[in-house]
Amino acid sequence: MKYYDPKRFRSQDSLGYLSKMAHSLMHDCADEILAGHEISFMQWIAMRKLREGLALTASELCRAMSHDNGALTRMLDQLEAQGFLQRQRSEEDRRVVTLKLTAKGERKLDEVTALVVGRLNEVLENFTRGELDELTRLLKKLIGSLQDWRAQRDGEAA
Amino acid sequence: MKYYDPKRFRSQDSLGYLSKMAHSLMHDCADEILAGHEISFMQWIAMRKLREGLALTASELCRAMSHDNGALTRMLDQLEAQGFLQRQRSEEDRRVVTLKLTAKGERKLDEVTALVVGRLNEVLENFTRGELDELTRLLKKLIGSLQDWRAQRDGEAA
DNA sequence: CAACAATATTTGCTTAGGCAAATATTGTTG
DNA sequence: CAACAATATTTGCCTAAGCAAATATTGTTG
Repeated sequence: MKYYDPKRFRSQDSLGYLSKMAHSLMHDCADEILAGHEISFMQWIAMRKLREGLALTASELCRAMSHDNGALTRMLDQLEAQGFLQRQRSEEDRRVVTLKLTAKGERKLDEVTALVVGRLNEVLENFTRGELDELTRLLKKLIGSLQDWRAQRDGEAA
Repeated sequence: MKYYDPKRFRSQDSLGYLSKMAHSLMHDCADEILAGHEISFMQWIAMRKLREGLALTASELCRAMSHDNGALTRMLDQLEAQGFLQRQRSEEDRRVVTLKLTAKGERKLDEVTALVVGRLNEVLENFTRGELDELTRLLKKLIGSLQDWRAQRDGEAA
């Protein structure tokens, strides 16, 4: 089934363009409220993932965030230097480094989460609960489709 | 009305995280298909905007794409150097530079659009028409809210 | 067990993005 | 009209992201 047609294609309606815009504007919006709070939007997401137990190591974070390996190492370097994070070499598998928020990191995360959540609620003023839930569901579905597509491609390559 | 609560917040469900992921994966997906076709995903969006008449100048493109001024100038430099684009100083207002795709640019755009649209359709295989329309509508609404929020903030500052 | 593939992390290098200042031009206002 | 604010584009500088190679370690297979 074909949704988009090259002849009638309008960038305004394309998910490629729309997801770029949503991300750019969200990022700006978050950065603005985080300015002066020592961590960036990306660092906030990383810290959330650690707090929520969705990632324990750098490579898990990379996968969970679709983020670059090298960029992540350097982001973690910063968080560690700021005292928000501790790295510890795992004993079971000496390749992996286990990540853990420090008490200071936990406090910072709580402080910043309150700000970001407040801002999100502000921006979503005109959304009904149903709309927000549906947008969330459909974005997750889109993300899932893209991940499946990539997994399938990588599977074929190997 | 408050949708998100700092105590119960889960990054998995937050539009900040979800829009970042959707964009990252979309971008990767598009870049992959554009590899070897001389232009990047961002350049493709810029060319589409020009083609569709949604932007005639660099600053219009910046607004239409939420993109950085400096980055855009350099992106246009590339397109011009590749012969896909012409710049022409406007006569009415000598500050502005009018942008126009060359014949070569038009051809390249058609070629590449077909590829990207094909890939989009592939990825959206499991979406119903209704889901796609609703996702599109809600993303536009989100983008609008974020733009309004920013306009309001800038209005207050001035 | 030796050779090799796979995984985790880090580092170096290159490119793109973000921000502020510089330049040029236009509109506005006392 | 002179001074000043606003807009359009470009440039320089810095930080962050992307990519490939390096290192270390583990798992697999002949």
